[in-house]
Amino acid sequence: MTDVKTGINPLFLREEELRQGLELLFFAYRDFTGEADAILDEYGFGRAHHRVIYFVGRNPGMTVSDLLGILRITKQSLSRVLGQLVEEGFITQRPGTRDRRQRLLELTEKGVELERQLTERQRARIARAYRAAGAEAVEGYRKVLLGLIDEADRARFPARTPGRR
Amino acid sequence: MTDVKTGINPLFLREEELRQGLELLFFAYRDFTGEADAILDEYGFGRAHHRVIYFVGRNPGMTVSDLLGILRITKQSLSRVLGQLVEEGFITQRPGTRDRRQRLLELTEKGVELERQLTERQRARIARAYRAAGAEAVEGYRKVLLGLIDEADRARFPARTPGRR
DNA sequence: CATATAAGTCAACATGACTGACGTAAAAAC
DNA sequence: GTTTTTACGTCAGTCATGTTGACTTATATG
Repeated sequence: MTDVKTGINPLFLREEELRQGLELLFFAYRDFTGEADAILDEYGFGRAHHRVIYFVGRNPGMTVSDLLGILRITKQSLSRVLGQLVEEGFITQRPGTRDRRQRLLELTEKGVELERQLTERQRARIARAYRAAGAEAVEGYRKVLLGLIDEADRARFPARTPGRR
Repeated sequence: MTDVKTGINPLFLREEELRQGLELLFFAYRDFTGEADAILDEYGFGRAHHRVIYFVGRNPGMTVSDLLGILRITKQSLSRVLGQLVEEGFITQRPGTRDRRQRLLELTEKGVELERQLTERQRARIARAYRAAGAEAVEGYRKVLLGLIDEADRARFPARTPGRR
């Protein structure tokens, strides 16, 4: 009952393992987000700006509502950050064609450049970890993180191989 | 060059996969940290308190410096939160025996109870994800996250099975 | 036309981070 | 045994990012 280690552990849900799983997430996120801070500082931006730049770059033409849904913050919070980015020419807004109330968001060239610069090192960090761990481990990483995400948001991540395994 | 999906992908370091790895981490962390907020609110505490409670519970007798090193915040920031927790009887401080300048931190019974309550749901979330993904995936999750963490902090996580896989 | 929705704005406030300066007690170095 | 360093704490001020609540404008939809 006290100690078990037989290769791949059948009792792998013990307290200690869960805590380790928790801490891995904490430390990885801490180090991961710290990666772009130096560059952000140069522009007088913070992590909130980074998140906006990232997701707009990822989903060009997304609406403000979409973005609010992803970030899970209030529109007042977003407005400050988004307003700055628009004003300083990193993001453009244009009215939606189907629904002209919407403001579709897109990165400008300047925005694309900043996004690239910011995410570059984060991507490198992921790439390094992926390479070191191997393809099979990456598959496991995906599965577990997907399971940690609220069901509603899992749809954002397409299944890798349609059918099996 | 445009699309590859042949089971386990040899070109698994492409842009798209890296971005997905990044986003998984973002969403998982977002949903994970949101889990305890309701309980924290009842006590008038925030996430900073949670982190302190968690790590003190995890490392009883740790010093203030240790805690600062883990959280990577300034002592002024920590002081406010830690001060509250001490004052309200969740954490005790006692001078170190070897070095009497140190204040060794420990949870009180009340603190242990709060910690349990706070982390309970997070652990349940991890357990659920682990169970759904399977033992092998958990191993992969560990490997990748460990690779994401700054080398200096990897030592916090003991190797699972001493020798080989 | 009435109502709902997408987006924005103004104001006030809370949390949790930061820098910089200074203080105290104990340990370590010389 | 005096000096210096270390561990911890504190005061004061600032900033980034989140919150609530109330209100506006333009457009879509019943």
